[in-house]
Amino acid sequence: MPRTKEYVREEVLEAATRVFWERGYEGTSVENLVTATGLHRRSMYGEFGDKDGLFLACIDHYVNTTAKHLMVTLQASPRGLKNIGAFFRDRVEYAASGISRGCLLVNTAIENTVVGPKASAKARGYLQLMEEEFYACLMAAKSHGHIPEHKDCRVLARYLTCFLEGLMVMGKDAPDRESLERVVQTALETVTI
Amino acid sequence: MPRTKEYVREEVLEAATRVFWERGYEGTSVENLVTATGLHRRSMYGEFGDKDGLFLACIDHYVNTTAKHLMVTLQASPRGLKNIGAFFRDRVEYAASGISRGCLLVNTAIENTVVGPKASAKARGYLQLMEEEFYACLMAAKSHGHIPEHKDCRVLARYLTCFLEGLMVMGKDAPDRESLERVVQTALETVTI
DNA sequence: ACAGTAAAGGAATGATCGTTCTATTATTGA
DNA sequence: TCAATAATAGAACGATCATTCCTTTACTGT
Repeated sequence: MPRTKEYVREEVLEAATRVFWERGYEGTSVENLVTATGLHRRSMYGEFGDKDGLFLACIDHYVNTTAKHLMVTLQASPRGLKNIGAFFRDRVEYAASGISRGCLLVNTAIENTVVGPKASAKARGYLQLMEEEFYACLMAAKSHGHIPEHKDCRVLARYLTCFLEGLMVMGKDAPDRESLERVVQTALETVTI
Repeated sequence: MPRTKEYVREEVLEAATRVFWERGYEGTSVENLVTATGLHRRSMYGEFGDKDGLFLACIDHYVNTTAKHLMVTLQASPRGLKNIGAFFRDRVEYAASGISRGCLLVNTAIENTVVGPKASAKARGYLQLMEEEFYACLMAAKSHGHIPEHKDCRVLARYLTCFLEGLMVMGKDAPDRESLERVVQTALETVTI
């Protein structure tokens, strides 16, 4: 009975995510979102409730689309250091591509005092999920003798997460392909020796 | 001839810096700054020009006060890996202290699309300065044989900067002393082996 | 003592913030 | 064909944004 929607939810999310990603939560106005999505203000509120609701949906969208292949990369069988290497190569490629938006999850982590508790917790949760994937790969590698016995995979996983966060900051602020490549190589050596 | 100021510039900067540091540039309103500093709106504009001018002054203030001892730590003679170790121990101590504001320079780097070019460049410049100090310490250590010959100190310096940025993100978002300590230990081992 | 100067005070500027109003349009099951 | 439903449209809401106006107050070189 109702009139059909003229927008596609996924397309709206894609455009909105891009804005939040580039400008941050506080730096993004509803006006920005309306312009970027082409969606009417009212329809936006109807679909997502409010700005915070849209932001939450964008974080999910980001993980399910943009960051999806990263999870897939880490989950590729058989797990091992190769997954982690491919993961970080991808990240360098992105950072050096000149788009320079960093990572939405990391950006949100930094904004955690102003984005509202739900968004903050959501971003943190996804980063933890990524750390779990690191851990799984590290454990697999260790079982194959690719990581020294005395190394703690929990610590290494967190170390990689920490390093990833730094890489996303540096990729946004001062991206330089060669530097990033060598920095990543340095970080990955740590795991194996 | 004029009326004497009732505020102390340094005190105002201290309070304002704290707000920017915690809430970011976009998340901070002039109202917030007026409340935090106790300074009259008009006097604030008289002293700093505008919000952006105050922010620039705050970045300088931050580096000259809060971050000062970090530079001193890295510059302590004789330079070497000990300086770097002390530096990161300090950072872990801060991150685990529960204050959880991260690093103003890193936070600003993430906000680089919305803070205006001057502030962005200023923050980036200070981070580069820190990297130079890392480099100086690494070179000194290498000359004493504490770093393998085949290691490139430029790369290691950038690696430490990258790792520092990650540490500041993680310290703001998910601070846990033991984890951070072990992660730092892992990162520093990389330099020497 | 007084004139000159700038800080403090408080209200108010237009612009933009996130959000919501009413009215209109389009769609579809009955 | 028509009633029910919800999406679109555009204006408008009060609140807050960064900034500035005018007035009053206090200090100091002369």
